[in-house]
Amino acid sequence: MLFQKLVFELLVPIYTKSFILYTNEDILCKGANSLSISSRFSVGIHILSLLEINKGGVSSSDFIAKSVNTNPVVIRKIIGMLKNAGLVNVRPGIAGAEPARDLSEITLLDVYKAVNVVQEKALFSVHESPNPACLVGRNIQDTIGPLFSEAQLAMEKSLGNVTVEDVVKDILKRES
Amino acid sequence: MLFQKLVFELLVPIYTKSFILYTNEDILCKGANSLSISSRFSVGIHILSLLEINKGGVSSSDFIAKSVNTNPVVIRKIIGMLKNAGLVNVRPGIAGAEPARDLSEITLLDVYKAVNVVQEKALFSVHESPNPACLVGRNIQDTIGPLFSEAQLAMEKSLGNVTVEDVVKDILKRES
DNA sequence: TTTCATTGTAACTAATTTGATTACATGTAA
DNA sequence: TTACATGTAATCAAATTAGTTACAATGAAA
Ligand code: FES
Ligand code: FES
Repeated sequence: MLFQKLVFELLVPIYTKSFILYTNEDILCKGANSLSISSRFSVGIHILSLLEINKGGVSSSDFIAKSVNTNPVVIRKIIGMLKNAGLVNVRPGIAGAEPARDLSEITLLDVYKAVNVVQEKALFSVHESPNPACLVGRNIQDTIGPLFSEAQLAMEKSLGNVTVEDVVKDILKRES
Repeated sequence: MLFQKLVFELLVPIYTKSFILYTNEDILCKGANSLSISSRFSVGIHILSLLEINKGGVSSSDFIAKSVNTNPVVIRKIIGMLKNAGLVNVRPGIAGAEPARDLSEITLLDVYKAVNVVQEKALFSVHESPNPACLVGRNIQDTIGPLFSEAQLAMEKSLGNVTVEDVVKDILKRES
């Protein structure tokens, strides 16, 4: 254990100096980068749309994975979350999933909440432990919190205005 | 070079097996986790508020860092972004930063854009390379894109309705 | 002009999250 | 029983965040 730790500490510098090589493209990426909400959300919407459009056939995780172009385990995990939220029916051992209710009664907000991409009131993070001896520091969190919540709710309200049925209709419309 | 790579590949398994140990708390964290937008945003708002409230004195990166409770380099990086966006004035070698315009003319959306926490039309990520042989796969991106953009814009519009002056006033109000 | 404080940056790190993958246990039906 | 599907744990590489050290460049004051 101790030997391994010592060897590790000796080797890591070799690793970092030898193999973390930066190309010109890397260097172009200056400054801070930015976030995106997990594609679990878009994949979740996709799965539900596909279940509808493939209603005649059997939508196994393998079948869905080929459409989404990912690994079946990724699909099963997301379907598990959709099931947990009461949006789909699946049973162990039995191939295929189905929507648990009519797609006109499932909004994008339902999917968004099901796949847990953003916690309530936590889309924006606020720096922790500001200085309580500072007038700004001891008030900034309480001041910013409601403003951030409102912005997040505005985004979520927008998602609540669209159903998965709308998505399916738009897909079919684009196809013709 | 080749030798180092070989040694590295031999050592890494030892490292991962020996030192990545999970506790009970780790195991409790099941399912998928979620994202938050970088606290650069809240720190940026804080900095501007502090510049206003400390208008009599000199707001060096050291001074601000003590209020925010972080490292001065973090502050300088964020101030650099605010400067780039034309929101503050700073000069190398000269202590202190100042707002570049009246705080009533700086919205939270200006700060949000300055600190680059979210790219345009990229708050939500959409899974890449879905199967073009699938009816859903070849249309989902075009269908979802505008819906996601609209939700993002709703959030950003909400941020545009609040100025940093509003934030400063609320801080002062809470203090009395 | 020398000295010193401050800003501007590059480089590195530990922690966290994502998406993918392997492996295997569990469940269902032919 | 065999074959196949779902459920789930464990591992991994890549990306991002927030923090840190180190140091160059700038400007003000002694
Ligand atoms: S610590 Fe964030 S406001 Fe001063
Ligand atoms: S819709 Fe995402 S790939 Fe079929």
